[in-house]
Amino acid sequence: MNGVGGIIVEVEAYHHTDPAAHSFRGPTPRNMVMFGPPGFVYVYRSYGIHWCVNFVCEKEGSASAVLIRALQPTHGIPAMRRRRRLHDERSLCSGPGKLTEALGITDKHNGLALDTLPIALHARIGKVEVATGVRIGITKAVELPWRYGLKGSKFLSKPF
DNA sequence: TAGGCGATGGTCT
DNA sequence: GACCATCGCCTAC
Repeated sequence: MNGVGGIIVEVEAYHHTDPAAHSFRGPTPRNMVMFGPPGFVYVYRSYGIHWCVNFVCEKEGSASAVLIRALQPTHGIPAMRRRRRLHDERSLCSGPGKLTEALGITDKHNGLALDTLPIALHARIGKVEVATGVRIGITKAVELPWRYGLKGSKFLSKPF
């Protein structure tokens, strides 16, 4: 992402059969991207203040997506610090609204493909241990254990 | 360290 | 007009 970025350490899954998902009630102008093919970026405004970013998954029409919740910063840390007005590296990207601010993601990135500049997504090298848990900040389907994170990471939005 | 709460505006009913 | 896939600050312990 324009020279800034990191390792994804925390995500949450959403699906059109899931009452907590934006796609649950069918397509609207806002969630349209979720109903398209996988490999695209869905950005929405959260609480009127923050941007949150999802990657559309599975097959076209399943309207499923993965919310990116936390990053371990690796590239462009000074630029991210400037955007976040922060000195603390740990809280730079430790939340969905924080990471979009640090990376400079806004609604203008909505609908972009994951392999189209300024966005690049790479496969992880090597094996990792994944922790699972219930999702954060939702009021529906709260019991589904669809939160996934890098076990023991110091850059999570919350411990598992 | 944990919990309460205000800010703030798009989206949907 | 109500609802939020949040954040950061402020208390209280």
